[in-house]
Amino acid sequence: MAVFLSTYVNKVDRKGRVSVPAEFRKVLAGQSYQGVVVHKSLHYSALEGCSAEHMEQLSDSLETSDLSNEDYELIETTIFGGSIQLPFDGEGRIVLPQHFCEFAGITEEAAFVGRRKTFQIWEPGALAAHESGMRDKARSRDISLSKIIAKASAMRGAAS
Amino acid sequence: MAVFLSTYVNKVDRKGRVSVPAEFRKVLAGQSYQGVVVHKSLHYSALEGCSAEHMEQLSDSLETSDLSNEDYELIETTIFGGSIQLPFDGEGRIVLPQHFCEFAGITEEAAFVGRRKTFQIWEPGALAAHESGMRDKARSRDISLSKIIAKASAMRGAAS
DNA sequence: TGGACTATCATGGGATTTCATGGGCCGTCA
DNA sequence: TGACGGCCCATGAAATCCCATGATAGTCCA
Repeated sequence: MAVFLSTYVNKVDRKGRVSVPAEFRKVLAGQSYQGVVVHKSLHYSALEGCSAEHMEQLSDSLETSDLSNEDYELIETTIFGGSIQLPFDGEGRIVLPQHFCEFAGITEEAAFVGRRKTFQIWEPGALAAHESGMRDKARSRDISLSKIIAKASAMRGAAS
Repeated sequence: MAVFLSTYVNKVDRKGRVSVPAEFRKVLAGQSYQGVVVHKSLHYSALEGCSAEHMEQLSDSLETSDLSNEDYELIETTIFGGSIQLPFDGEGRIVLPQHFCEFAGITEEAAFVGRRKTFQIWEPGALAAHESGMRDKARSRDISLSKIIAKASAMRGAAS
């Protein structure tokens, strides 16, 4: 199953190189472009990454969507304009451009967070803060996964 | 359909390996991914486990559900970012990452608790405490399985 | 019914491979 | 010529695989 899962923390060496987790590279294996596409997150002090293929899908989706012209412009500029293709070196590492690192506050270590079709790259401390906040929120709202599944299954059942 | 049932306590060896109970492995048998997906429980000091397939269901459910963007984000970060795929070794064992063990307080032994479609992994002592608490609660609320079954049967009878 | 034989399973240890990480070399382009 | 990026190699640690062992439960036969 080819989705990005789990969180890995890797070191940034003095050349600015970071190993992309092997598990993530396996997800990307077999694709034409051996590397990742990265852009700044719209919501967080973090970077968003995905496969080049996923980026193309997103592009196609945009064209068929009913976004307003303004939103369309916005996404084109911020996401596509701000994206960069980062090829793997022989060992599966990428080099994050400096202004990306600064944006996310990444210096010594980078945390790769799987989010199914995409992943994020965080400064580990910032991620920890973000995560604990998220957990608290989830707890306080009493989110139950099994209920979500049950509900969705019921909807699928009703639809079919 | 096979479901996770009953509780098994297995040892964690010095490499951090634990045998997944054979009965649980039988439930997973025949699936494409030979292993389990584990994440931290939102509510307890325990780990939640399920099949990769179940995780995909959850993933699909998320997309078709009417969650707010925020809730969606929340789940992606806490569950998918916090999940890990643990493949079985040749003997049906998995290796729990240290981070997860600490979260659940697991050191020497791990208790696998079947919960139908999913299961939990507890430190045995914590589980005992948790269970007795639950038992008291159930007693105080006068929950009776036979009544629940009888009631459901009556409803089915009335409907048909 | 009881006892022996067998299959399954949890557990342990050693060997091997993978992976992250670091450093060095050699081009290219300014 | 000097800085930088790209490429290759070295290394230690960690994960993975493979085989051995003991215990338990289950089965079969007398």
